[in-house]
Amino acid sequence: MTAADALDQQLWDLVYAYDAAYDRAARAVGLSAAQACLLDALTSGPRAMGELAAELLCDASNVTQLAARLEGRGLVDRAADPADRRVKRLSITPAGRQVHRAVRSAFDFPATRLGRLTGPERQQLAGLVAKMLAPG
Amino acid sequence: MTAADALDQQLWDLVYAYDAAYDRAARAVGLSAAQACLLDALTSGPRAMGELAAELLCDASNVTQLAARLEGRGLVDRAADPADRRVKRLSITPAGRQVHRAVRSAFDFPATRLGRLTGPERQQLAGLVAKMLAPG
DNA sequence: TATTGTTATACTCTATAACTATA
DNA sequence: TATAGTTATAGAGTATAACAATA
Repeated sequence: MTAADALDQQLWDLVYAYDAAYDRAARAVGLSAAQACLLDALTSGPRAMGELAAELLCDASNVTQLAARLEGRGLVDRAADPADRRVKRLSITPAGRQVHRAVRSAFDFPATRLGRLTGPERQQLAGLVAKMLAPG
Repeated sequence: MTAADALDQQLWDLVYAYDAAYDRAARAVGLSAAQACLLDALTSGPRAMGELAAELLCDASNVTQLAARLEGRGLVDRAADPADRRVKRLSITPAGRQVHRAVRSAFDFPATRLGRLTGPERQQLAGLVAKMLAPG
């Protein structure tokens, strides 16, 4: 196994652990991971359905259904945009914020994994990740 | 936003990009991500259904169905263990190996993202990830 | 009696195509 | 006519419970 292969495998393991932890956190609160993601996308403000589909990399019809389930539980709110009545803006309700905080709280990856790194190590990691994700 | 929050967000973005890239790679070859994962788990050798369920963090009945779809396409093979006939060992077929290689090939995250790092930077990253994932 | 895997069933995720309402 | 979103539908992922075969 070459060094490059070893790093590939490490990254796979890291992502695997991250995804598993997020899924557990969402389920602990009674949400699916997809529902938790949608809720998370709304914490920074209301979004049109189409914006959400682009952000979540899925079809608009999927957002409709995810939103319907969350709305049925009182976690999100749907409202027509006064400027363009075709547009529906989804927003998170106070109950939704509370559930979202519960997911964040149950998500233990940052504490149990990132928490092992020292301050300077985190600085290093931030630099490396920024380089990998930089646009272009 | 604190520095810790910023790193949390960066890691989220990294995992998001990784997952999206893997999903695209699997679909480009006509597989779902879950099917590609199962195939990947078999590349190091045959596995009992129960072992696979543990490895994939899902129920055994789920493995049964994933395996049935892959078997229907000739990508995996099911055989009863001679020593304990309750156990079914799943193995990858030559066609399955070929498809698995195609997924690996289409998975561009290592090339486009990890590929931006220099040799010493990869060494650094490997050390940091190892520290995060170390057992215990 | 305990264990391995499958089947039956139900719910969620997801996409495509057809549709409604608005622009 | 074009766009935003919904509805109908279908396939895939997933889990629970009941079951069959084997130990």
